[in-house]
Parts: sequence; structure tokens; C-alpha cells
Amino acid sequence: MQTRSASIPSSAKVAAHDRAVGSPANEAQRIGSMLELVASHVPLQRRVVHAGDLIYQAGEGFQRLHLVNAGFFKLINSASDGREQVVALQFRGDWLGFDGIAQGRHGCDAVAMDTGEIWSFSYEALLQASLTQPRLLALVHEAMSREIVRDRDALLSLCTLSADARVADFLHYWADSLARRGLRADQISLRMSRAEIGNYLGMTIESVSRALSRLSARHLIRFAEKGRRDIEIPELGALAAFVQGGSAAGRTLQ
Amino acid sequence: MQTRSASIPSSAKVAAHDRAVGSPANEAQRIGSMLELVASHVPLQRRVVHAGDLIYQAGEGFQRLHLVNAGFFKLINSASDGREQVVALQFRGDWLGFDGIAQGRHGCDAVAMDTGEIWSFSYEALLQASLTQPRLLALVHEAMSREIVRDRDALLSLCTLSADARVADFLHYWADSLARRGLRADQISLRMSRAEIGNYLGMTIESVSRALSRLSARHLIRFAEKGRRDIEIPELGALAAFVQGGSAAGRTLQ
DNA sequence: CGCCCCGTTGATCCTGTTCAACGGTCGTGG
DNA sequence: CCACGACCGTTGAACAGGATCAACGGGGCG
Repeated sequence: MQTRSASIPSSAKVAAHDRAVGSPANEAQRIGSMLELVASHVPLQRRVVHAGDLIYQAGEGFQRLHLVNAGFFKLINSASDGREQVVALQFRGDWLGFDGIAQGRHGCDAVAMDTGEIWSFSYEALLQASLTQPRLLALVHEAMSREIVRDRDALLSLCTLSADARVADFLHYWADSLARRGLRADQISLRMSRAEIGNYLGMTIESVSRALSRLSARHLIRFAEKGRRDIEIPELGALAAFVQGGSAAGRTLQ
Repeated sequence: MQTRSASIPSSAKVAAHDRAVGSPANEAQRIGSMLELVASHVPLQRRVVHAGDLIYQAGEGFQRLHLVNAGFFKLINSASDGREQVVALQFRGDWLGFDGIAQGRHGCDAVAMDTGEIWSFSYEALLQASLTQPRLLALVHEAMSREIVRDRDALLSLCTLSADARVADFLHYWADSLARRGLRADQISLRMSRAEIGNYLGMTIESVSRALSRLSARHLIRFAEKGRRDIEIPELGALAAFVQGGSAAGRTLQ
């Protein structure tokens, strides 16, 4: 396996979780017009959900897709022996339910982490509409592709980063996701317990807690006065830099 | 977060990597007819590739998708700081290139691990054809969905399994992938070095080697006489059972 | 108030990493 | 032909990062 040629434009890859072309503002715009386009061509049902609400469940038959209009959602994958893991976090503009297409039944649970709004619609209806609206079809494909890329970035982070760097990367990812959607990213309020974060990152509650303490000691983050779930990020760039520095520094593939 | 209700039919989940509906024979058939359908509706270019050949490269502009007609391929994701990781293994019937749709450029390298045959075709042409062939469109969506599910299963294994179980799960996955395609699974020949396996599983060469030795000592696998890359699996079920037993035994999400 | 859940911190243990040495195989070239 | 070196895989010994076990404080709620 030869090392990849150096001919890749260096701008092609910025950071594992920072790959969008275009600015954050564009991203928010993209999401807005996507929601609009879907809503105008597919009959959908809008639903307000609350923390803990189940959008769909593993094993359940697949018929409908969902779009996040507001709120935060987690996807939980589980094995037959009881192992379960948070495998993805979804924000405004993200789709829920793609995992069900392949086998006609869902492979994950989708759970709301906070109050939010979900737009649900029939997959069949979407397909029908997309036959006359190529732009709609393109959106669906982009969304699925994005999901694949994101999952693989998660895989990369999980395998190559130390516990502290993983936590930093997680915070950076969360903040970045907010920023792209036009929300303020310097002051984030995690909707997850330490247990959930740990599960998502493949580590224990204690390790998450310690990692956060260490990040705080380095002034990469700061805990808001009252809530241990509210975190300030003075300098997003510093956090990203820490992720790279804290990586096994070039654990390359030979 | 409440524990999931017990109302999920237990048959809905068999094992992380063992979720197909239908028998292995059906799967091989599905793949065969899928290849046929694509070939009969999209102009494609067939190409024989050899170990080490690059099908596409991260950063490269996205225009074409690829179908594996024969051989073994790996997808390598890499971060800006040099970290890189094998994030997926692809076999006959798998698609290559979905990661490029979202951003118009590829996010991974796709590399052949052995001699094989790749069918390449324009994504645009595929879209055009799928407008008049709904079955074709369904195939594409199923393939993308399957990819998402697989990535999430990998995430789950990575986070919840011990090193030994991860190696066992990897072997089981490989063997199972062969079996589904109608190939013999009791005697597999890995196309990967220990370094690649370790990278894929998030562990070091030494740990992979030790894990294999321990699996061999338990008679879950046997090394073929001459090659340390040829492995016999007397009982696939035993390997699967070990994965479950070797799991952190219910590292649930609270 | 008492209980439960959440988060933090300390002490100890263990899994997997790191460092190191060694054997086998293959390709190259004297 | 064999010597040499590069590469791959295995195994051992020491180390360390994170898991585990345990104790404690704070907040919300019945």
C-alpha cells in the first residue's frame, strides 16, 4: 500500500467534522430551502416531540422518513445480546429513518433528546414526488451520502483519538453543527448525560468527566455557572487544534 | 431514558452483522439480479483491477459510481492531520463511491485488496435510468441504506467489544459476507495484513496477532498449514457465540 | 426530609499499547 | 547458489491509559 500521492489539494480535507463546502451561513440556507422543498412536494405531518419520545424503534416496519425541523435526536443501535450504543446525533435538517430502507424495518431507535419538531412523511410519497422533482431526489441522495460520510468520520475519530481528544472532538462537532445551522456555538448546552456521551464515544462516565475536567483545566472549555451540561467554548479553533495534537499523532496505515 | 420495551420481536435482531432477511442463497441471487439490472440499464465500463489499485481517491471530484463484480476492496478515510483508517470492506455486489455524492468530491480512498472486477458508470446516467426504472432507484437506496446500517454496526462493535471479540467479529463478518454470496466460509483467506486488520479494528498489530493466537488456542479458528493469512473456521456459530460472550456483557445505555 | 439520579474525584486494577527481540518468507543481486 | 535485506507475523516484558470500584456532594422531587 503506497502512501497516497501528495496531489490532493490540501483544502480538500479540513478536519474530520469540518468538511462542508461553503460557509456556515450557506449551510443554514441549504437546510432551510431543503425543508421548504420537501414540504412543498410531499404531504407531511408535523409533530412536536419531547425529550425521551421515540420517533421509531428498531425492528419496527419501515414506511416513513422523518426530517428534523427542530430539536436534537439520537440514534441508538443495539445488538441481540443487549449491547447498545448511540451511533449518531441528528440536528435540524437531518433525516431520520434511512436505516430502514434496506430491510424494510428499522435498525435503530430514534429518540428525541429535547423538545423539537419532526416532519414525517411516507417514503413512497417521497419517491413519487421525486420522479417529477429531480432536485428532491438529489436532496435525498445527498442526505444519505452525508450520513455515510459522518458515520465514517465517527469511526475514524473513535479509532484514532485518545479519550480526551474524543471528548474534545465531540464538543467541537456539536458546536460546529450548531454554527452551521446559524446558531451560536460558543455556548452550548448538551442534551446528553455523561452516560450518553460516554456511550457515544466508547468510554465510561468517569472518563468523560475527567476528560471534561482536563479540557476545562486547559481553558479549552469552561463550565457555565450553574449547569454542568452547559459548556462555553472560548475558542473553537483551539479545541480543533487539541484534537489534532491529542491524536495518536499520525497513527497512519503504514 | 427508559429501557426499550420488550415488544420488539426477538427475531428482528439476530446479530450485529447477521441481519439479512432471507437465506444466504437469496442474498447471492439478489446480488446477481442487481448487477444484471444495473448492467442492462446503465452504460458501464468493466475493468479488471489488481491488489493496490486505486479506484478513487479522497478529494477527487465525484462523477462515477462503481459496483464490485468480483474481488475485495477497502475504503480508507483520513483526517487532515494524517490519521487514516480502514472504515469499510466491500465485496461482490457492494457499491463504491456513495461518499462522494454529498459534496461532489470523494471522502475516502477506495483500494483493491486483490484482483477483481469493477463496473463503473456515470452517476448522472444512473439517475436518468432510474427515472424510468423505479426498481433501479430502489436498489440504489437499498444499497446506501445497507451501507449506513453496516457502518453503524461497525461503530457498535468497536465501542462495545473487547479486542479479542472484535477480531472474532471481524472474522465472522468476513466469513458471513462470503457465505451470503454463495462462497465457502469455513476456509477464508484474508486479503489484509495484520496492520490493516488492526487499523480497521482500532488496535495494534500485536494485539491482533495475540487475539488470533487466543482464538486459535480456543479452537474457534485454525491456521491453515502454510499461510498465516488463511484461516479455517470450524464452526461459524461458535465464533458468533464468542463475540456475544466476549462482549462487555451488557454494556447497556443505563 | 429522604430518596434517587447525576456528576466528580480518588485508588486500584487490567486490558491493550509500547518497546524489543526473533523467526520465516520472499525478492534481489553478488 | 546462497547472502542479504525488507517485510510480515509472533511472542515476551514493561508500561500506561482507561476501566472498575468506591466514596462523596449537589439538585430535584415525592
